[in-house]
Amino acid sequence: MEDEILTRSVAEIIDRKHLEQQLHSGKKLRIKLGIDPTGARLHIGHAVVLWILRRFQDLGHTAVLIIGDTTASIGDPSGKNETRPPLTKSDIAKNFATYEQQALKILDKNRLELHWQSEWFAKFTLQDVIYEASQLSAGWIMSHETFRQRLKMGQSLAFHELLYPLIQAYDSVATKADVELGGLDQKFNLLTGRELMHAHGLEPQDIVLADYLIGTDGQKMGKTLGNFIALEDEPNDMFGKVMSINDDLILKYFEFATQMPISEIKELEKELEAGANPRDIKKRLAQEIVTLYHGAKLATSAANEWAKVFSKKEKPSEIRNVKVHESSIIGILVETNLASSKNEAKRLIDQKGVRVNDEIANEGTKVPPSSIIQVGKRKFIKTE
RNA sequence: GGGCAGGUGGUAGAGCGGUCAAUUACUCCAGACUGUAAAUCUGGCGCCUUUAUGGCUACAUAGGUUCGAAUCCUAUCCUGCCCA
Repeated sequence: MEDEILTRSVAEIIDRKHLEQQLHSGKKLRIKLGIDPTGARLHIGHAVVLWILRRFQDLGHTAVLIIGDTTASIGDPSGKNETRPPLTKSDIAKNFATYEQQALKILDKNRLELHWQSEWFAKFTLQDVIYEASQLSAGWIMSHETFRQRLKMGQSLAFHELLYPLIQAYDSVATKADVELGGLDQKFNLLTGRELMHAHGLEPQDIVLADYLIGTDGQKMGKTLGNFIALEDEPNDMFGKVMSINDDLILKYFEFATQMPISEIKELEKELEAGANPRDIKKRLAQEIVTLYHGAKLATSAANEWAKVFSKKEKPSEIRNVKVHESSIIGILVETNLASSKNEAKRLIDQKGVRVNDEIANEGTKVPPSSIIQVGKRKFIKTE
Protein backbone atom coordinates (compact mmCIF):
# COMPACT_ATOMS: atom_id res chain seq x y z
CA MET A 1 0.00 0.00 0.00
CA GLU A 2 2.69 2.41 0.95
CA ASP A 3 4.56 1.64 -2.24
CA GLU A 4 1.53 2.16 -4.38
CA ILE A 5 0.79 5.51 -2.89
CA LEU A 6 3.97 6.93 -4.36
CA THR A 7 3.72 5.27 -7.74
CA ARG A 8 0.22 4.37 -8.77
CA SER A 9 -1.30 6.97 -11.12
CA VAL A 10 1.41 9.35 -10.00
CA ALA A 11 3.32 11.45 -12.46
CA GLU A 12 5.67 13.32 -10.16
CA ILE A 13 6.49 13.83 -6.49
CA ILE A 14 8.19 16.83 -4.96
CA ASP A 15 10.02 16.31 -2.69
CA ARG A 16 10.08 12.54 -2.81
CA LYS A 17 12.70 11.88 -0.13
CA HIS A 18 11.02 14.23 2.27
CA LEU A 19 7.63 12.68 1.69
CA GLU A 20 8.98 9.18 2.26
CA GLN A 21 10.41 10.32 5.59
CA GLN A 22 7.11 11.89 6.52
CA LEU A 23 5.26 8.68 5.72
CA HIS A 24 7.66 6.62 7.80
CA SER A 25 7.60 9.03 10.71
CA GLY A 26 4.20 7.79 11.81
CA LYS A 27 2.94 11.33 11.83
CA LYS A 28 -0.66 11.93 10.86
CA LEU A 29 -0.37 14.03 7.74
CA ARG A 30 -2.73 16.62 6.36
CA ILE A 31 -3.33 15.97 2.68
CA LYS A 32 -4.78 18.92 0.86
CA LEU A 33 -6.84 18.82 -2.29
CA GLY A 34 -8.33 21.92 -3.82
CA ILE A 35 -11.64 21.63 -5.57
CA ASP A 36 -12.71 23.88 -8.33
CA PRO A 37 -16.48 24.15 -7.95
CA THR A 38 -17.27 24.54 -11.62
CA GLY A 39 -18.66 21.59 -13.47
CA ALA A 40 -21.26 19.34 -12.00
CA ARG A 41 -20.38 15.85 -13.16
CA LEU A 42 -17.24 14.09 -12.05
CA HIS A 43 -15.67 11.58 -14.34
CA ILE A 44 -13.21 8.81 -13.71
CA GLY A 45 -10.39 11.14 -14.70
CA HIS A 46 -11.21 13.35 -11.72
CA ALA A 47 -11.49 10.23 -9.68
CA VAL A 48 -7.81 9.39 -10.15
CA VAL A 49 -6.68 12.05 -7.73
CA LEU A 50 -9.52 11.23 -5.34
CA TRP A 51 -8.38 7.62 -5.20
CA ILE A 52 -4.88 8.76 -4.40
CA LEU A 53 -6.33 10.82 -1.60
CA ARG A 54 -8.31 7.83 -0.43
CA ARG A 55 -5.14 5.76 -0.22
CA PHE A 56 -3.67 8.39 2.07
CA GLN A 57 -6.79 8.24 4.19
CA ASP A 58 -6.52 4.48 4.41
CA LEU A 59 -3.06 4.95 5.88
CA GLY A 60 -4.59 7.10 8.59
CA HIS A 61 -3.94 10.55 7.19
CA THR A 62 -6.45 13.37 7.00
CA ALA A 63 -7.92 14.58 3.75
CA VAL A 64 -8.28 18.35 3.71
CA LEU A 65 -10.66 19.40 0.98
CA ILE A 66 -10.69 23.03 0.04
CA ILE A 67 -13.59 24.37 -1.89
CA GLY A 68 -12.40 27.11 -4.14
CA ASP A 69 -15.22 29.56 -3.73
CA THR A 70 -12.78 32.44 -3.94
CA THR A 71 -10.70 31.18 -6.81
CA ALA A 72 -13.94 30.41 -8.62
CA SER A 73 -14.29 34.12 -9.19
CA ILE A 74 -11.06 33.93 -11.15
CA GLY A 75 -11.15 30.59 -12.85
CA ASP A 76 -8.01 28.49 -12.95
CA PRO A 77 -5.91 29.78 -15.82
CA SER A 78 -3.77 26.62 -15.96
CA GLY A 79 -3.89 25.12 -19.38
CA LYS A 80 -6.63 27.46 -20.47
CA ASN A 81 -6.16 29.83 -23.30
CA GLU A 82 -8.82 32.29 -22.38
CA THR A 83 -10.19 34.15 -19.44
CA ARG A 84 -12.93 32.21 -17.74
CA PRO A 85 -16.25 33.72 -16.74
CA PRO A 86 -16.68 33.84 -12.96
CA LEU A 87 -19.34 31.84 -11.11
CA THR A 88 -22.03 33.10 -8.81
CA LYS A 89 -22.33 32.07 -5.16
CA SER A 90 -25.38 29.95 -5.71
CA ASP A 91 -23.76 28.17 -8.65
CA ILE A 92 -20.85 27.33 -6.43
CA ALA A 93 -23.02 25.99 -3.65
CA LYS A 94 -25.01 23.89 -6.07
CA ASN A 95 -21.93 22.59 -7.81
CA PHE A 96 -20.33 21.65 -4.55
CA ALA A 97 -23.37 19.75 -3.37
CA THR A 98 -23.22 17.53 -6.42
CA TYR A 99 -19.48 17.27 -6.11
CA GLU A 100 -19.67 16.11 -2.53
CA GLN A 101 -22.25 13.50 -3.31
CA GLN A 102 -20.04 12.03 -6.00
CA ALA A 103 -16.74 12.38 -4.18
CA LEU A 104 -18.05 10.50 -1.17
CA LYS A 105 -18.33 7.42 -3.33
CA ILE A 106 -14.57 7.42 -3.13
CA LEU A 107 -13.46 9.27 -0.02
CA ASP A 108 -13.78 8.16 3.56
CA LYS A 109 -15.85 10.77 5.32
CA ASN A 110 -14.45 9.92 8.70
CA ARG A 111 -11.04 11.25 7.80
CA LEU A 112 -12.20 14.31 5.98
CA GLU A 113 -11.85 17.97 6.78
CA LEU A 114 -13.74 20.47 4.68
CA HIS A 115 -12.97 24.14 4.22
CA TRP A 116 -14.27 26.94 2.11
CA GLN A 117 -11.68 29.44 0.97
CA SER A 118 -13.93 32.24 2.10
CA GLU A 119 -13.32 31.09 5.69
CA TRP A 120 -10.05 32.98 5.53
CA PHE A 121 -10.37 35.18 2.47
CA ALA A 122 -13.59 36.86 3.56
CA LYS A 123 -11.52 38.63 6.21
CA PHE A 124 -8.76 39.63 3.85
CA THR A 125 -8.10 43.32 3.41
CA LEU A 126 -6.30 44.90 0.53
CA GLN A 127 -3.31 45.25 2.85
CA ASP A 128 -3.33 41.51 3.35
CA VAL A 129 -3.45 40.90 -0.37
CA ILE A 130 -0.57 43.26 -0.94
CA TYR A 131 1.43 41.62 1.82
CA GLU A 132 0.91 38.13 0.45
CA ALA A 133 1.68 39.29 -3.06
CA SER A 134 4.92 40.80 -1.80
CA GLN A 135 6.06 37.36 -0.75
CA LEU A 136 6.28 36.16 -4.32
CA SER A 137 8.30 37.63 -7.13
CA ALA A 138 6.74 38.72 -10.39
CA GLY A 139 9.39 36.64 -12.11
CA TRP A 140 8.09 33.56 -10.36
CA ILE A 141 4.50 34.18 -11.41
CA MET A 142 5.47 34.92 -14.96
CA SER A 143 7.50 31.75 -15.15
CA HIS A 144 4.16 29.91 -15.31
CA GLU A 145 4.11 28.28 -18.70
CA THR A 146 0.43 29.08 -19.24
CA PHE A 147 0.95 32.79 -18.68
CA ARG A 148 4.00 32.89 -20.91
CA GLN A 149 2.20 31.01 -23.64
CA ARG A 150 -0.81 33.23 -23.59
CA LEU A 151 1.28 36.34 -23.82
CA LYS A 152 3.34 34.90 -26.60
CA MET A 153 0.32 33.79 -28.59
CA GLY A 154 -1.34 37.15 -28.21
CA GLN A 155 -4.22 35.73 -26.19
CA SER A 156 -6.06 37.60 -23.50
CA LEU A 157 -4.63 37.49 -20.02
CA ALA A 158 -6.31 39.53 -17.33
CA PHE A 159 -4.40 40.83 -14.30
CA HIS A 160 -6.51 39.04 -11.73
CA GLU A 161 -5.60 35.70 -13.25
CA LEU A 162 -2.06 36.21 -12.03
CA LEU A 163 -3.45 36.06 -8.50
CA TYR A 164 -4.78 32.57 -8.91
CA PRO A 165 -1.62 30.72 -7.93
CA LEU A 166 -1.14 33.04 -4.95
CA ILE A 167 -4.63 32.44 -3.65
CA GLN A 168 -4.40 28.71 -3.99
CA ALA A 169 -0.98 28.82 -2.35
CA TYR A 170 -2.35 30.71 0.61
CA ASP A 171 -4.79 27.87 1.23
CA SER A 172 -1.81 25.70 2.03
CA VAL A 173 -0.58 28.30 4.50
CA ALA A 174 -4.02 28.59 6.09
CA THR A 175 -4.49 24.85 6.46
CA LYS A 176 -0.85 23.99 7.18
CA ALA A 177 -0.88 21.23 4.62
CA ASP A 178 1.80 18.56 4.69
CA VAL A 179 1.04 17.30 1.24
CA GLU A 180 -0.96 18.71 -1.62
CA LEU A 181 -2.43 16.63 -4.40
CA GLY A 182 -3.31 17.75 -7.85
CA GLY A 183 -3.31 16.90 -11.53
CA LEU A 184 -0.20 17.39 -13.58
CA ASP A 185 -1.54 20.71 -14.83
CA GLN A 186 -1.58 21.94 -11.23
CA LYS A 187 2.16 21.73 -10.80
CA PHE A 188 2.77 25.45 -10.86
CA ASN A 189 0.00 26.27 -8.44
CA LEU A 190 1.18 23.67 -5.98
CA LEU A 191 4.77 24.76 -6.25
CA THR A 192 3.64 28.27 -5.48
CA GLY A 193 2.21 26.83 -2.29
CA ARG A 194 5.69 25.69 -1.34
CA GLU A 195 7.12 29.13 -2.07
CA LEU A 196 4.55 30.90 0.02
CA MET A 197 4.77 28.46 2.92
CA HIS A 198 8.50 28.96 2.97
CA ALA A 199 7.98 32.73 3.06
CA HIS A 200 5.68 32.26 6.05
CA GLY A 201 8.25 30.19 7.89
CA LEU A 202 6.29 26.97 7.47
CA GLU A 203 7.69 23.70 6.29
CA PRO A 204 6.86 23.52 2.59
CA GLN A 205 4.26 20.97 1.64
CA ASP A 206 5.19 17.99 -0.47
CA ILE A 207 3.48 17.62 -3.78
CA VAL A 208 1.96 14.58 -5.43
CA LEU A 209 0.93 15.09 -9.01
CA ALA A 210 -1.50 12.66 -10.58
CA ASP A 211 -0.98 11.59 -14.14
CA TYR A 212 -3.67 12.10 -16.74
CA LEU A 213 -6.14 9.43 -17.56
CA ILE A 214 -6.72 9.32 -21.25
CA GLY A 215 -10.29 9.66 -22.49
CA THR A 216 -12.20 6.94 -24.29
CA ASP A 217 -11.02 8.28 -27.62
CA GLY A 218 -7.35 8.58 -26.67
CA GLN A 219 -7.40 12.30 -25.92
CA LYS A 220 -7.22 13.83 -22.50
CA MET A 221 -10.46 13.13 -20.70
CA GLY A 222 -12.44 16.30 -20.39
CA LYS A 223 -15.96 17.48 -19.94
CA THR A 224 -15.83 19.61 -23.03
CA LEU A 225 -14.48 16.79 -25.16
CA GLY A 226 -17.40 14.51 -24.43
CA ASN A 227 -15.16 11.48 -24.11
CA PHE A 228 -15.54 10.89 -20.43
CA ILE A 229 -16.97 8.24 -18.19
CA ALA A 230 -18.95 9.96 -15.46
CA LEU A 231 -19.13 8.50 -11.98
CA GLU A 232 -22.86 8.80 -12.17
CA ASP A 233 -23.27 7.10 -15.52
CA GLU A 234 -25.76 4.28 -15.44
CA PRO A 235 -24.15 0.85 -15.04
CA ASN A 236 -24.97 -0.27 -18.57
CA ASP A 237 -23.78 2.95 -20.04
CA MET A 238 -20.62 2.93 -18.01
CA PHE A 239 -19.88 -0.62 -19.01
CA GLY A 240 -20.39 0.22 -22.66
CA LYS A 241 -18.15 3.24 -22.49
CA VAL A 242 -15.34 1.25 -20.96
CA MET A 243 -15.70 -1.37 -23.70
CA SER A 244 -15.26 1.34 -26.28
CA ILE A 245 -11.81 2.46 -25.16
CA ASN A 246 -8.83 1.79 -27.32
CA ASP A 247 -7.05 -1.49 -26.61
CA ASP A 248 -3.80 0.31 -25.89
CA LEU A 249 -5.40 1.98 -22.92
CA ILE A 250 -6.59 -1.14 -21.14
CA LEU A 251 -3.70 -1.51 -18.71
CA LYS A 252 -3.57 2.17 -17.99
CA TYR A 253 -7.25 2.14 -17.11
CA PHE A 254 -6.68 -0.76 -14.76
CA GLU A 255 -4.01 1.21 -12.97
CA PHE A 256 -5.81 4.54 -12.89
CA ALA A 257 -9.45 3.71 -12.69
CA THR A 258 -9.65 0.51 -10.64
CA GLN A 259 -8.32 -0.57 -7.29
CA MET A 260 -7.00 -3.88 -8.52
CA PRO A 261 -3.58 -4.54 -6.98
CA ILE A 262 -0.70 -3.74 -9.29
CA SER A 263 0.52 -7.33 -9.07
CA GLU A 264 -2.73 -8.59 -10.55
CA ILE A 265 -2.57 -6.01 -13.29
CA LYS A 266 0.87 -7.33 -14.17
CA GLU A 267 -0.70 -10.77 -14.59
CA LEU A 268 -3.21 -9.38 -17.01
CA GLU A 269 -0.44 -7.71 -18.93
CA LYS A 270 1.19 -11.12 -19.36
CA GLU A 271 -2.08 -12.61 -20.55
CA LEU A 272 -2.42 -9.91 -23.16
CA GLU A 273 1.13 -10.46 -24.33
CA ALA A 274 0.37 -14.16 -24.57
CA GLY A 275 -2.38 -13.37 -27.04
CA ALA A 276 -5.53 -13.20 -24.96
CA ASN A 277 -8.42 -11.48 -26.69
CA PRO A 278 -8.29 -7.86 -25.53
CA ARG A 279 -12.04 -7.82 -25.47
CA ASP A 280 -12.15 -10.31 -22.62
CA ILE A 281 -9.63 -8.36 -20.58
CA LYS A 282 -11.61 -5.24 -21.27
CA LYS A 283 -14.74 -6.92 -19.97
CA ARG A 284 -12.97 -7.49 -16.69
CA LEU A 285 -11.92 -3.88 -16.67
CA ALA A 286 -15.46 -2.71 -17.26
CA GLN A 287 -16.70 -4.99 -14.54
CA GLU A 288 -14.13 -3.64 -12.06
CA ILE A 289 -14.97 -0.05 -12.81
CA VAL A 290 -18.72 -0.46 -12.67
CA THR A 291 -18.34 -2.36 -9.40
CA LEU A 292 -16.53 0.58 -7.82
CA TYR A 293 -19.41 2.92 -8.37
CA HIS A 294 -22.46 0.71 -8.54
CA GLY A 295 -21.55 -2.48 -6.73
CA ALA A 296 -20.82 -6.00 -7.94
CA LYS A 297 -24.40 -6.99 -8.54
CA LEU A 298 -25.21 -4.23 -10.95
CA ALA A 299 -21.85 -4.68 -12.60
CA THR A 300 -22.63 -8.29 -13.36
CA SER A 301 -25.99 -7.48 -14.81
CA ALA A 302 -24.40 -4.75 -16.90
CA ALA A 303 -21.94 -7.31 -18.22
CA ASN A 304 -24.75 -9.69 -19.14
CA GLU A 305 -26.68 -6.94 -20.75
CA TRP A 306 -23.69 -5.91 -22.79
CA ALA A 307 -23.13 -9.44 -24.02
CA LYS A 308 -26.77 -9.69 -24.95
CA VAL A 309 -27.05 -6.45 -26.86
CA PHE A 310 -23.71 -6.27 -28.53
CA SER A 311 -22.29 -9.74 -28.81
CA LYS A 312 -25.56 -11.43 -29.63
CA LYS A 313 -27.07 -8.31 -31.14
CA GLU A 314 -30.30 -8.67 -29.26
CA LYS A 315 -32.26 -5.81 -27.87
CA PRO A 316 -31.63 -4.51 -24.40
CA SER A 317 -33.86 -6.14 -21.81
CA GLU A 318 -35.07 -2.81 -20.59
CA ILE A 319 -36.06 -0.26 -23.14
CA ARG A 320 -37.10 3.18 -22.09
CA ASN A 321 -40.81 3.70 -22.58
CA VAL A 322 -41.70 7.03 -24.03
CA LYS A 323 -45.11 8.54 -24.49
CA VAL A 324 -45.41 10.02 -27.94
CA HIS A 325 -47.91 12.42 -29.37
CA GLU A 326 -46.63 12.60 -32.91
CA SER A 327 -47.63 9.97 -35.40
CA SER A 328 -45.02 10.33 -38.14
CA ILE A 329 -41.67 8.70 -37.65
CA ILE A 330 -39.91 12.04 -38.12
CA GLY A 331 -42.10 13.73 -35.57
CA ILE A 332 -41.45 10.98 -33.05
CA LEU A 333 -37.69 11.16 -33.48
CA VAL A 334 -37.74 14.87 -32.78
CA GLU A 335 -40.20 14.61 -29.93
CA THR A 336 -38.15 11.98 -28.17
CA ASN A 337 -34.88 13.84 -28.71
CA LEU A 338 -33.46 11.00 -30.74
CA ALA A 339 -32.93 13.70 -33.35
CA SER A 340 -32.36 17.36 -32.61
CA SER A 341 -34.40 18.68 -35.52
CA LYS A 342 -36.58 17.45 -38.32
CA ASN A 343 -33.70 17.84 -40.73
CA GLU A 344 -31.56 15.70 -38.48
CA ALA A 345 -34.31 13.09 -38.34
CA LYS A 346 -34.54 13.01 -42.11
CA ARG A 347 -30.82 12.62 -42.43
CA LEU A 348 -30.80 9.70 -40.04
CA ILE A 349 -33.57 8.04 -41.97
CA ASP A 350 -31.89 8.66 -45.32
CA GLN A 351 -28.76 7.07 -43.97
CA LYS A 352 -30.55 3.95 -42.85
CA GLY A 353 -29.81 4.77 -39.25
CA VAL A 354 -33.36 4.32 -38.01
CA ARG A 355 -35.22 1.10 -37.42
CA VAL A 356 -38.82 0.63 -36.43
CA ASN A 357 -39.49 -2.86 -35.09
CA ASP A 358 -36.30 -4.08 -36.77
CA GLU A 359 -37.23 -2.76 -40.19
CA ILE A 360 -35.12 0.00 -41.66
CA ALA A 361 -37.42 2.98 -41.71
CA ASN A 362 -38.17 5.39 -44.52
CA GLU A 363 -39.97 8.68 -44.22
CA GLY A 364 -43.36 7.13 -44.68
CA THR A 365 -42.92 4.32 -42.19
CA LYS A 366 -45.90 3.88 -39.94
CA VAL A 367 -45.29 3.61 -36.24
CA PRO A 368 -47.93 1.49 -34.54
CA PRO A 369 -48.32 1.83 -30.76
CA SER A 370 -45.72 -0.03 -28.67
CA SER A 371 -43.14 0.06 -31.41
CA ILE A 372 -39.46 -0.24 -30.75
CA ILE A 373 -37.51 2.51 -32.38
CA GLN A 374 -33.77 2.22 -32.75
CA VAL A 375 -31.40 4.97 -33.81
CA GLY A 376 -27.85 4.03 -34.56
CA LYS A 377 -26.50 1.09 -32.66
CA ARG A 378 -27.22 2.01 -29.11
CA LYS A 379 -30.26 4.17 -28.82
CA PHE A 380 -33.54 2.39 -28.26
CA ILE A 381 -36.97 3.54 -27.15
CA LYS A 382 -40.37 1.98 -27.00
CA THR A 383 -43.35 4.13 -27.84
CA GLU A 384 -46.44 4.29 -25.72
C1' G B 1 -4.81 59.01 -24.28
C1' G B 2 -2.79 58.02 -29.59
C1' G B 3 -1.64 54.54 -33.71
C1' C B 4 -2.27 49.63 -35.88
C1' A B 5 -4.52 44.72 -36.43
C1' G B 6 -8.63 41.78 -35.32
C1' G B 7 -13.81 39.73 -33.58
C1' U B 8 -16.95 34.10 -38.85
C1' G B 9 -20.69 27.95 -37.38
C1' G B 10 -18.83 22.90 -31.37
C1' U B 11 -13.25 24.19 -32.18
C1' A B 12 -9.30 25.84 -35.40
C1' G B 13 -9.39 28.71 -39.52
C1' A B 14 -10.72 30.47 -45.08
C1' G B 15 -13.82 34.01 -47.48
C1' C B 16 -13.24 40.38 -48.12
C1' G B 17 -19.85 43.39 -52.61
C1' G B 18 -23.59 38.87 -55.96
C1' U B 19 -22.10 32.08 -57.95
C1' C B 20 -22.10 32.19 -49.30
C1' A B 21 -25.88 28.56 -45.03
C1' A B 22 -20.39 30.21 -45.94
C1' U B 23 -13.66 26.43 -48.54
C1' U B 24 -10.94 23.17 -45.37
C1' A B 25 -9.42 20.35 -40.97
C1' C B 26 -10.88 18.39 -36.34
C1' U B 27 -14.97 17.06 -33.30
C1' C B 28 -19.74 15.05 -33.94
C1' C B 29 -23.82 11.80 -36.33
C1' A B 30 -25.27 7.60 -39.58
C1' G B 31 -23.69 3.44 -42.76
C1' A B 32 -19.91 -0.53 -44.19
C1' C B 33 -16.08 -3.55 -41.83
C1' U B 34 -15.43 -5.29 -36.59
C1' G B 35 -14.51 -7.20 -30.73
C1' U B 36 -20.36 -1.46 -29.73
C1' A B 37 -12.45 -1.15 -29.87
C1' A B 38 -8.84 1.23 -33.00
C1' A B 39 -7.66 2.05 -38.05
C1' U B 40 -9.97 2.46 -42.84
C1' C B 41 -13.90 3.59 -46.38
C1' U B 42 -18.86 6.07 -47.60
C1' G B 43 -22.50 9.74 -46.60
C1' G B 44 -24.02 13.79 -43.52
C1' C B 45 -23.42 17.91 -40.13
C1' G B 46 -28.32 25.98 -39.15
C1' C B 47 -33.85 25.76 -38.93
C1' C B 48 -38.65 25.12 -41.57
C1' U B 49 -41.71 23.47 -45.43
C1' U B 50 -45.83 22.05 -50.36
C1' U B 51 -37.97 19.01 -51.06
C1' A B 52 -38.18 23.79 -54.65
C1' U B 53 -33.22 27.44 -59.60
C1' G B 54 -38.18 27.43 -51.96
C1' G B 55 -38.56 30.24 -47.23
C1' C B 56 -36.38 31.91 -42.63
C1' U B 57 -32.39 32.96 -39.29
C1' A B 58 -27.05 33.49 -38.96
C1' C B 59 -20.47 35.65 -39.97
C1' A B 60 -19.43 40.69 -32.12
C1' U B 61 -23.82 44.60 -31.35
C1' A B 62 -26.75 48.69 -33.42
C1' G B 63 -27.55 51.58 -37.49
C1' G B 64 -26.36 53.02 -42.73
C1' U B 65 -24.84 52.70 -48.17
C1' U B 66 -26.47 49.40 -52.20
C1' C B 67 -31.00 46.25 -56.68
C1' G B 68 -27.80 43.07 -53.45
C1' A B 69 -23.28 42.96 -47.54
C1' A B 70 -19.90 38.05 -43.63
C1' U B 71 -17.62 41.32 -47.21
C1' C B 72 -18.16 48.82 -47.83
C1' C B 73 -19.36 53.08 -44.09
C1' U B 74 -20.55 54.95 -38.92
C1' A B 75 -21.11 54.18 -33.77
C1' U B 76 -20.68 50.85 -29.68
C1' C B 77 -18.60 46.64 -27.09
C1' C B 78 -14.53 43.17 -26.80
C1' U B 79 -9.25 41.32 -27.83
C1' G B 80 -4.10 41.72 -29.18
C1' C B 81 0.29 44.66 -30.66
C1' C B 82 3.08 49.36 -30.67
C1' C B 83 3.70 54.37 -28.49
C1' A B 84 2.68 57.52 -23.95
